[in-house]
Amino acid sequence: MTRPPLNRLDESLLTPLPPFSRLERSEIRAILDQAVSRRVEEGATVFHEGAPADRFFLLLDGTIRVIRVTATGEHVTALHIPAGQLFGIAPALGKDHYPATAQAASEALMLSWPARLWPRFAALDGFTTETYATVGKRLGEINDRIVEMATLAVEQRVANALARLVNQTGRKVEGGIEIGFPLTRQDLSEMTGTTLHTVSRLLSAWEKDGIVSSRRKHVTVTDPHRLVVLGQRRG
Amino acid sequence: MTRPPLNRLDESLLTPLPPFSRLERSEIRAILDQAVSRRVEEGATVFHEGAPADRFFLLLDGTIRVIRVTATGEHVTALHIPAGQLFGIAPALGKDHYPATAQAASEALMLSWPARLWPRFAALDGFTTETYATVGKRLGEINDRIVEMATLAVEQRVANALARLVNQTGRKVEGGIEIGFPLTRQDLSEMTGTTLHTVSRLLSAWEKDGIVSSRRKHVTVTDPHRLVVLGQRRG
DNA sequence: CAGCATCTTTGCGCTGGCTCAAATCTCGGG
DNA sequence: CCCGAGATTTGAGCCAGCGCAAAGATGCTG
Repeated sequence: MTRPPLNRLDESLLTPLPPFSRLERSEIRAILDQAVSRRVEEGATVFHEGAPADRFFLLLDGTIRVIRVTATGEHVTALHIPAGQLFGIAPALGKDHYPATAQAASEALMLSWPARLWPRFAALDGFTTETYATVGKRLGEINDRIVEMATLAVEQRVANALARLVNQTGRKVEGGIEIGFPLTRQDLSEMTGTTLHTVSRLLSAWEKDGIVSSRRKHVTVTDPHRLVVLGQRRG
Repeated sequence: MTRPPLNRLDESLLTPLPPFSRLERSEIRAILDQAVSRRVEEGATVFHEGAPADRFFLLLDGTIRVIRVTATGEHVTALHIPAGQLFGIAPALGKDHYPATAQAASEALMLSWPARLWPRFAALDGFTTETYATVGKRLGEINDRIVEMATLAVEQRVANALARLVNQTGRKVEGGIEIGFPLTRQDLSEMTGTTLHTVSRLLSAWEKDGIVSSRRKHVTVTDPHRLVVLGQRRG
């Protein structure tokens, strides 16, 4: 990412790692010759959320923290990468931008390669040909939910869950958009990590405000815009 | 899954769907001839968490709810699948068992194919050859965290986060296992969706109980077993 | 080795959301 | 058309954990 390969990277860097251990010396050589090594200090950022995902990384030493920052500035740590693992493999998921920020939790040493070399890597693990735009998208959505659970209050989580269902399965009906399948308070609570009681109270309040209208097992959103606002605002 | 292909599945089932719309009629025919169709009623289970993942599915109509059940019997809805989407694609992730349970949120109609046909599907989306054991594993871990955030109290989440870090980066030191990188209370709070104050109080209490010992930016787990117990128990 | 930035601990009051409990409503089935 | 199971609403009390505030501890820097 910063400078060209050092004099020459030592093959012993990769030899002990699982994916590479079975390879011929010459193959390892070829891979290393394409790699760029980089050392970063504790706290330094390796790549930023939203930046073009032009490289993927292999962590040789140290620990990487993968974080996301919410609209209100809170940090949520999505996962930690221990030495020996790949990270920043957004290219593999059909994404052209990194979905999160990676920073060094300790001083770290890593190799990286341009995204276009990914397919060559993929074969190493002995896996099959697969399509993963779907998977990448789903992974992103799940990640969003972690952030949501970590930073939002119950009311906002329920509002967002409802908004998501409207987008996925909503049908236009008179007076709003109806969720396209039977949905109980209990169901909504299981989607948002709360209780059916709380969901019931929320829906009642929203109904009073003209945002939703519901009958047994059915929810219609009458004011989608205000629902979305509920999901984002603080307070 | 239940019965052999009907008389003959109609090509118009697939024609309107994005991945298939570009295919020749003969190709669609070939795909359909391998498919099994199935109709399930509201509330019925399509496959159970932990069952051998021998098939993958395409939802033609209705909505599927993907849920996980915790050790204490609570249900957490991981995601909803709208009509037109694939689901149960565990085979694609290198998994041989379904990681969650799929049940019909409404009466649903679906097609399914044996797992071994997955590669043929994969090519449709126009994606590249990729390896995804890594991705599949990571997706599973993230999913676990959603369940955790939804069902566990703060103390349990922090205990689990610590246990995870010990497994990933722990080094044996005298008197226990030390997390292998600098870790502040703030860091732990960002991993678990709580505040540094609460984390501090928890660590103090645990230190008093001889479960952990910590100095500035470093945490050593002195009694891993009890830590794990803390992460699972209720109360 | 003194100063300072950062990290950690601790107290206190408040409240969102859970638990427990019970009444009421809705709809499909007989 | 009546009954019962499941769904929904609503009340009351309680407490885990947050927000706010401030003091202490630790380790790096010059």
